[in-house]
Amino acid sequence: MKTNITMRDIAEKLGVSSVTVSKALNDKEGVSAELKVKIKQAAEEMGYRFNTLARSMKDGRSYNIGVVIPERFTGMVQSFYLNVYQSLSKSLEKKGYYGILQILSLHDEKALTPPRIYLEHKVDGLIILGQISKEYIDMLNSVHIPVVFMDFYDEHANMDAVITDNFYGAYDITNYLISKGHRQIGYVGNLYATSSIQDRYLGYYKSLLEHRIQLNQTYVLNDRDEEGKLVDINLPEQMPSAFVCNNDQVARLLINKLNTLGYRVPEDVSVVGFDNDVYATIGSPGLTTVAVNVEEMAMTAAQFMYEKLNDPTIRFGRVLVKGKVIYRESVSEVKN
Amino acid sequence: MKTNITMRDIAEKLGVSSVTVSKALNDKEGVSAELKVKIKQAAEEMGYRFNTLARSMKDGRSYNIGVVIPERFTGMVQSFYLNVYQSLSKSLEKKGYYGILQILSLHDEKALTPPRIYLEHKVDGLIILGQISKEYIDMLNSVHIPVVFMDFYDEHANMDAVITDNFYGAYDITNYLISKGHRQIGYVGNLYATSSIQDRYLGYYKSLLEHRIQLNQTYVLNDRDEEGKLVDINLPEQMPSAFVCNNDQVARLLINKLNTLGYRVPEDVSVVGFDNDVYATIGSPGLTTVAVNVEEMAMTAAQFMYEKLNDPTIRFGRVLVKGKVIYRESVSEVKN
DNA sequence: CTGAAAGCGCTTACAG
DNA sequence: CTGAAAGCGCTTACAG
Repeated sequence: MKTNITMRDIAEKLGVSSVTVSKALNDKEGVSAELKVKIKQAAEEMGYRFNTLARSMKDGRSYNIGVVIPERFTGMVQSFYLNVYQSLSKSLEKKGYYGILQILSLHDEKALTPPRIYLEHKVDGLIILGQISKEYIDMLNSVHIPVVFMDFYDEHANMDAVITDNFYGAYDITNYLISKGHRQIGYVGNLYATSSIQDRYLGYYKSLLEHRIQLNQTYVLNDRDEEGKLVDINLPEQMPSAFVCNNDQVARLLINKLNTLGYRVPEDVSVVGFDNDVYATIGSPGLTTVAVNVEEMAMTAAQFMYEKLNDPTIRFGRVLVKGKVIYRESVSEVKN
Repeated sequence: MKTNITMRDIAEKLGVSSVTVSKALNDKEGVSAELKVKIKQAAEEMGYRFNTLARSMKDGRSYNIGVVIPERFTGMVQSFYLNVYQSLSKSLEKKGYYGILQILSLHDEKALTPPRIYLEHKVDGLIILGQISKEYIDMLNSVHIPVVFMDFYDEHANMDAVITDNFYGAYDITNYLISKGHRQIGYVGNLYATSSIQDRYLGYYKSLLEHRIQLNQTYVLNDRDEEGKLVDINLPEQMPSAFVCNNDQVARLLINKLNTLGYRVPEDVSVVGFDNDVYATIGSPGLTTVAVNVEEMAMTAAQFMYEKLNDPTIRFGRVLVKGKVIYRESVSEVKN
């Protein structure tokens, strides 16, 4: 049994040239319809498998995209970036590319060593997941293939990046509460702790503004000190009917606190979170929350890569992808 | 700026042949030490990147291994198989291979369509993660490249598979309890529900036998009906000092039950689980448990693949990889 | 519509 | 130690 059938084998069997076989198999012009059918049939029968490598040699493309994850993010619970990688794989495959995962070791990141897949011409482009050092970004700028960043953006570098939209995520979920009849809505988070807490707060605020609901400062509750250490949440004297929490963990803590004070969630108070992480589903009730839209981000990054492959000069800059609201049991209609 | 430096470019610059450059860069015989150094220096200066594709063309190997995950397993919490894939990537890379992930769609699995990466000669071998249909296995048997299965084994097929060792995992963790002075040790799990509960039970039993500890049937507690639905755990009148639970979720439930009855864990009773999943760390105390040794499994599978690549006739059959015990706070020394 | 020639960037086997 | 020739399996550009 011959294990490697080539176009030439098909050509010889049919008494034509391999050029003709190539044209037929690729549906190119210059073969009669009749011959084309015959060739395709023979290929099928002989168990021909197209050899991507040879095509790659010819046009200098590997049709692989390197997906680089810094080692630091590698041990995490949930391994968020692996999910991103999986989505990327799917999106790239639709465009005829395959994603090759490479973990960037701490050592290589410090030594500013380019990913090996790049050095070996294994890939036509690089997608970097998560934050990496400024120096490494600079090094990547001198790389001869397109680079797209995900889930990370640095103001000072000229880079194409696909990141999640904290502002509109919070905006959407607050709109949802309002659509359920809520008018007294609080926010839980220290506005000076991180920029994402801030952005989420502003999204919440925009939703209130659009609905002409007055922002009540006594409803904005602190959840942590400026070092990020979580602190006990002080509830206001007059309770709102719903809370937007800056993340799921805090939402869970708030629910526990409310329960011990005799409030039921969602019957008495509705609570929503952000992130859709493990805290959203461990415990009762399940949290209505905002999930990072991994598929959308992956599709966007894949699309950018694809366009940059064909036109390396094209720039996209920073692009935000809205999260999507995940509906669970922690919200109910407001009672009037 | 010329973006693609080839061996020929280096050769021309130095006035030698590309054959010599190839030998020098690959540390092969037939170049003087002096010239070799000069060539390597020039390559460095000119920013030469080795073109794997060309080598691949020559020896008919892509140096890629396809890692196939059935779509079914793709939405899971924790995405266990993605972690496996990541470990595989690392292990393969050490051997000069890269892992290309391909999600096998439900449709392709039913239609018995081989993975596209195979049809396109993208990969030299296939590693399949998780259970797939018997028919698909049969189809894979006719594939012309090596196939290794992970985390799944079918008695009726002639396959190489790397799977986790339930028996010895339970054996190890029971030994650990005994080393902490425990002699009265219970097991929680319905022995007739699944084969892994059974295997874990037998590992627990072996540990008792080896230490000449009598198995006390009143210490073997049911946790679910035969459909797998968890039921309330009935504690024995006389309590053992420790419990081996067939998984972390059940261990967590048992701890809750013990707490409501006034027992403290681990001060009064020690409890261990199995799987090291999310239940092991959410809640207090953290569970001492058995983690599937993903790295070891990945290394083993990569090694098998590597050997099969060089000798396609070689067979390994079913190989078990022991889990490793993860030590947390749910076990204490027994008080005497 | 069909095909001979050249080439993608390497490596292998052989000759000098 | 050094290198000319051939070839891996395709595709492109061109000629007939």
